[in-house]
Amino acid sequence: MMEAVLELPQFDSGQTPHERADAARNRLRILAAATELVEARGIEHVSMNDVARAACVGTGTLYRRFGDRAGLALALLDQHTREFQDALISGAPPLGPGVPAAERLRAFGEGYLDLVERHVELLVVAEPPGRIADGGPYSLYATHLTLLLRDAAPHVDAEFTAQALLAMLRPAQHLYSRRGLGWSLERVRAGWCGLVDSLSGEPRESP
Amino acid sequence: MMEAVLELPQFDSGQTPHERADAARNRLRILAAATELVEARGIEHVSMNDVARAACVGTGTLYRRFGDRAGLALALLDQHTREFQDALISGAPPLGPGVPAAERLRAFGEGYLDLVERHVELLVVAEPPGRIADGGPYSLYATHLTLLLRDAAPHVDAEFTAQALLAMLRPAQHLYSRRGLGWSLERVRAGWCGLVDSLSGEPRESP
DNA sequence: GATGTAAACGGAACGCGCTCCGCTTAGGTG
DNA sequence: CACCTAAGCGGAGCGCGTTCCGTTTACATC
Repeated sequence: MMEAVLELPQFDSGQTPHERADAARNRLRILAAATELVEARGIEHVSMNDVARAACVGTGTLYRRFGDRAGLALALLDQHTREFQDALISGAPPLGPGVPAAERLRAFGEGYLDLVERHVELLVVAEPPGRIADGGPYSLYATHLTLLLRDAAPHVDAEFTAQALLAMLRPAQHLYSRRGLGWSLERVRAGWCGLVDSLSGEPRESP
Repeated sequence: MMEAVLELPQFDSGQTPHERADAARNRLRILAAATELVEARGIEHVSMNDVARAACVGTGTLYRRFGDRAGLALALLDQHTREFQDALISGAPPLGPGVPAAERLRAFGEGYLDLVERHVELLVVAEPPGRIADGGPYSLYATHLTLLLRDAAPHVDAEFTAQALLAMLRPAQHLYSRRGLGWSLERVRAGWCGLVDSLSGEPRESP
């Protein structure tokens, strides 16, 4: 039903059945208009009709390109998240490979928290209730954490723990930690690191 | 602490400024109608207008009583959650007090998972994005977990860890674990217990 | 009872996300 | 170039959650 068309903007290097020129033009127009509107007012004050009007496009076109509001938000985030994902897989340590798993776990949390901090509103919209992780980057994060946890914390269910850790970083949850509970970003980061350390069996101080 | 007699409440044992008879009658009608409809079709197929019509009440009345859709869902859940809350505070062990904190943590997870399992859809509706824990029972759970964690896992930030653990039990997250990832309830329960044990420094295979 | 008034009422109306469907057009084919 | 067809288009329209506001009513006071 929601076939998210999130292909590369310009060059069709894959074998997509072909994208018509007008379709490509409209997608770019929509992305440009949406980016501008969101930067100006914040996504919660930008309706789908606003975007369509600003892009000189019918609402039908908007929805055919991006599926729904969440899909559009995801597309707007695409660039930022892709950078982070690349850093995870092939970047420099400690985010990328080359250091102990426990250290990479800490780095993941801190890096991802920065990302969330910058784009909370967009991320909240990109993750509608009941559709967690659909097509989004979450499955990659889950796999990443699972692998790291298998190394760093072999005594727990790595898949489960990966989800549990990710749950704390979910946009809505982070928003609640920061605004609802009034926690500083530093506290959340420290909390993450403490949790990870505790799981990876770091030496505890005894009295 | 002087008791100036400003107005004598008749049978109003609470401190509500007075609830008019028609208001009370309508609230009961709404709750009855909503309960019936939700049992019959599931909340996702019950609109606010449906409830208003079935209760022979204007939509305005519905909203004045319950605020919004989430508030109505919360009210429908009230009975079930209250039982659980009572069990936490003054019930029999291991849910209630009387056993080590680590054991109560495990019991909390298992009990709450049962609750969530029975009422996921309602709980998802009761927790709209960005309004986590507003007026709901979450702050109580958070406090409960915080206190237990201070006992069981003194080496981590108890408040933070409470939130992290709760995040995994959030309705939307649980729905994803169960339906999205296809995990069995048993696996989730075991995962919870494993995590809690790991945090509470249960004996590992080294001194 | 008569009266005043704040609370409660109901449903029309709004804005939103999203769908539907008749029309248009890009781009391959002969 | 003319033709064909499926992909693309746009915007009217739907159903929803929510709000607004003129009307009604419960209840205290006289």
